[in-house]
Amino acid sequence: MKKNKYKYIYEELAQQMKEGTFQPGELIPSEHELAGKYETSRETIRKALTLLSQNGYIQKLRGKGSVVLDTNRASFPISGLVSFKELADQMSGTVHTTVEEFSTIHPEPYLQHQLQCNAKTEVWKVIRTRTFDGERVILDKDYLLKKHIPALTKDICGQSIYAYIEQELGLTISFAKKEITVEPCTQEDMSFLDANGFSHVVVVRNYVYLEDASLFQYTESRHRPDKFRFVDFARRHIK
Amino acid sequence: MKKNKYKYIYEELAQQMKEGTFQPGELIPSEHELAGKYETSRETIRKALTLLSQNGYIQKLRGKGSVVLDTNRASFPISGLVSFKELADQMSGTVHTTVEEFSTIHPEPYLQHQLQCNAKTEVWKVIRTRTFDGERVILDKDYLLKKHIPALTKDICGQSIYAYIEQELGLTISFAKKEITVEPCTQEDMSFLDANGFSHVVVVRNYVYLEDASLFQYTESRHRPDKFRFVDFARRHIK
DNA sequence: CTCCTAAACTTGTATATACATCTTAACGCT
DNA sequence: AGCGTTAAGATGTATATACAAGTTTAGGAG
Repeated sequence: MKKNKYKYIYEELAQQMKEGTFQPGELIPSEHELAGKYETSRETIRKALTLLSQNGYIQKLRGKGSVVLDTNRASFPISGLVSFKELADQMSGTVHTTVEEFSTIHPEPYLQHQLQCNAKTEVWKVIRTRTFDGERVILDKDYLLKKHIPALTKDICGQSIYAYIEQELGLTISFAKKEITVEPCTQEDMSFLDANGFSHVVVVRNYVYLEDASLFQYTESRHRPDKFRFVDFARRHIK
Repeated sequence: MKKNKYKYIYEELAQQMKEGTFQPGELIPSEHELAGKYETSRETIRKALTLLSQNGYIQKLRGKGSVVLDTNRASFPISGLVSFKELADQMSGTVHTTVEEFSTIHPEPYLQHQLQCNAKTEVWKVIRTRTFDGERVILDKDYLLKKHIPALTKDICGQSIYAYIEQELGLTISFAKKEITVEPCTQEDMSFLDANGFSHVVVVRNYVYLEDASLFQYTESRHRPDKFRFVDFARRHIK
């Protein structure tokens, strides 16, 4: 841990709340006390507390202090941008990923629109199924702009693409737009998933952007309805 | 507009982006320039820009500036905490709300757990259906702690409960936890909704908290799958 | 003892300064 | 012209101070 003092403080406090060193309902030390403890300024402590607040760890009460919230209640993720890996960690059953297709394509019009590119752009196409307890319940269709991630391999796709992108390539995902709908099963769904009588799938469309605000990935994640669950923590920012 | 300079600046800039005064892809003036223009300090400008960034209006690029993002692409709401009213504004069809039930109850065990209260607590129970283009497609079951909102009326429920709570009572909603799943229709769903052949509904469970971090409302919003759509903007906070 | 006030402590906002890090453009040397 | 260095300008981080506003506690007046 070298620089970014406020992120370090954020992570240390968050860790203590996850561990239970701070119990839900408790007041954490005041900003002044924390500043003394960490030998830093109050503003730096405030930045750390703002992060804790945004991520649902605490609620700040003017004049009183910051109370610890109950983050375990629904065991919800840090909010938004949930990758399959995080999901798998929560579902304790047997989990397995199968790479069904791995190729380079030139996108057809529908994908050109989703990825905001043209027919000459080279795009990775990755189709994966996720198996829980012996049933194929999730179909992930990933499309990644090749110029950002030239050396992808099938092996990496069997692990975690995100870990590769962030740790190996040093790219940073900055934000994503997500859309959730329910749609009739396609032929593709029927062939790759164990439909188990369901006629519809939950479709999560994810548009992922890098730090420079360039779109680099479009993902369509198709879930069998009975295995789908989305949880979110949302703070009212303004108004 | 009296106090809170940074919120004022945030809203003015956000408005200009929605109007198109700033076009997507453009760089907005630098923090230094804005500080001069608004006759304030750079830190205050930075607070406003942080809000814009969190709400998906801009992307900050170190060393370069802040580029305007395309917020219209999916016409997504400000993220999270979407009330029915906002939803209705987007769906241009004919929209109507019917209050099916309005009463005071003492919660049974399931609701006690959801609302974290006991059997003696007084709770408003409000059942409403939402009609789009002549079809009843959403069933909203609201449970509100009476101690926070003693004077609710059936008439208010026909309008917007949120507007009443925030504008009339002066209460502020600070955050919410949301869960989305797909579940089989209940008898209640069948009787209140025009199922149109669907055997399942999308269930959105919403736990709403006030400024003092006290839970005051539990809402179960049950949607016919073909009319359900959830959009979200998520920024990767940390790590 | 009760009630009111004042003080102490909390978080919120605004401002100022200094330096680090990154991007871009200008400059000058070869 | 081409290349590398430098400088200017942008955002990011850390610190300091002052005051505003909400909460709690202590203490005093009656």
